[in-house]
Amino acid sequence: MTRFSKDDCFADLTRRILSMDLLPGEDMDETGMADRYGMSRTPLREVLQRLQGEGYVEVSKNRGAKVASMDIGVLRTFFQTAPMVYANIARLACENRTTAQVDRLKDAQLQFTKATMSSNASEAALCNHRFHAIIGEMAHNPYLVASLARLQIDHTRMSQTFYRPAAPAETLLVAKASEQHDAMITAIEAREGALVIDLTMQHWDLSRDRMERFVRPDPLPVDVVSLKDRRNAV
Amino acid sequence: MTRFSKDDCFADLTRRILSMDLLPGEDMDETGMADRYGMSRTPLREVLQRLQGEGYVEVSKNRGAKVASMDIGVLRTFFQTAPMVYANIARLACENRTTAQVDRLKDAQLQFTKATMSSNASEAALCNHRFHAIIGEMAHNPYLVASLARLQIDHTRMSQTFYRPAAPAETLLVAKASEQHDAMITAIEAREGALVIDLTMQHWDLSRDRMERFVRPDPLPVDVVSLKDRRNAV
DNA sequence: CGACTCAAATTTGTGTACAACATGTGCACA
DNA sequence: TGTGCACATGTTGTACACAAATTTGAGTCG
Repeated sequence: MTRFSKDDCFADLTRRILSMDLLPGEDMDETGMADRYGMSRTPLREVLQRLQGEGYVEVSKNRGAKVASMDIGVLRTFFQTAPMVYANIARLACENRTTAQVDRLKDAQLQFTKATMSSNASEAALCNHRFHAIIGEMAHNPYLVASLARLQIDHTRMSQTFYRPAAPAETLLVAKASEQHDAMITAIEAREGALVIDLTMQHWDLSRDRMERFVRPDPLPVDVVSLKDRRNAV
Repeated sequence: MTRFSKDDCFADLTRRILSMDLLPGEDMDETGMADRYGMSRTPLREVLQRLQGEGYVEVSKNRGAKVASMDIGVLRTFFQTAPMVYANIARLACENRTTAQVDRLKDAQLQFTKATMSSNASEAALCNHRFHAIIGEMAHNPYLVASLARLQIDHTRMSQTFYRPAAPAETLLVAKASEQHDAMITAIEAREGALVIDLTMQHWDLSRDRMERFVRPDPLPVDVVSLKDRRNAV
């Protein structure tokens, strides 16, 4: 039995929630998890409380913890809020970033490209998550970062559900996202605030379009003959 | 010994932190608190984890919990971020408020005026906190509300430290704030988004001026003779 | 006088037992 | 057949005991 530290347990649970290994609304059994992580229920429950505080899970009295749901009601809110928060975070990151943070950002981007090269979708999503979390750290604004963190939880989970590795168009979009990351790093390092806001909005548009197109795909063709022309269409 | 439920304990601790009964950076002894609230350390520790998640306390491994600090470094950030978040929350509250929420807002405002009438400063601050928290609920935006909650923690604590009941000018400002609350309720009820944003910014300016004037007061008079003219000056 | 060492005391972290609560099942009875 | 109740079962909540870590302080040496 591998014994996890409380921090490792916390990290692993966030990882599993972000990668949709634990689905929204899924019940989190305390006894089972305590077993799984090789610890007793007491510290595990404290981890769950912390996860609740950061928006990963919802716990209700006498009824245990569930993975935070992603109901349609807040989806609209998500698309309303994300661009504003992302843009402001990016601007602040320009002003307040340290050199050490830029190095860590570059490293995160390296990990991200590695994961995309090996077509490891969930690893790529987690690296992408980390990339944007570091920009959040750079902003040095505990207030806005609280919003960012919650937005990222849902953003990363959505990207997972909307990712279709089969589609070649998808690969193209990922490559483009990676290029945007590189441009953002350069802009942040040069402290070009206006530019990084612009890049961030482009990055957001790319991600939003991908999600939107998944939700509202091209309608199925009316006649079968034209089907072959649409194969692999986005 | 009064036995507190976990929720009551949580509520009481937030109250004491917001009212500066527990000062920023103050150490929170687990054993002592468990005694005080008539519960064992296990549930108390879970309350502390939850408080950490919501930004009220900071816990470090093997070294217990401290009340969240209010260092000068984030003060600048606070003044940068608050107006944007408050304004956006107010706008969303207009769009999404329910009738029941408006009723609760009116009740909170009633409690607030009561507290100000009886010159109960810390009770007034807590009622004011509740007033703005309800507007947060109305916004129905879990992402932004996370920022709002953290801003409010520091805002309420700052108001406490900057409040000087002696100054008559202070009473005037409180009365003005209360009027603004009434106007905000009306605007939210009528769903007048542009108006409520305007009112929110005015409300913010009032609060900010009060805090600013406390930090940077009028300089002491150079000659003693003119001192009597400045008595009770703002 | 200051710095260092080591042991005592205090505080935090974890495992376990048991209590409280919620849910599911079978049975009696209308 | 359907409804309501008692009981069985599983899951969560709390207390307490002990382990691990940190802090404190006395004593010693340079």
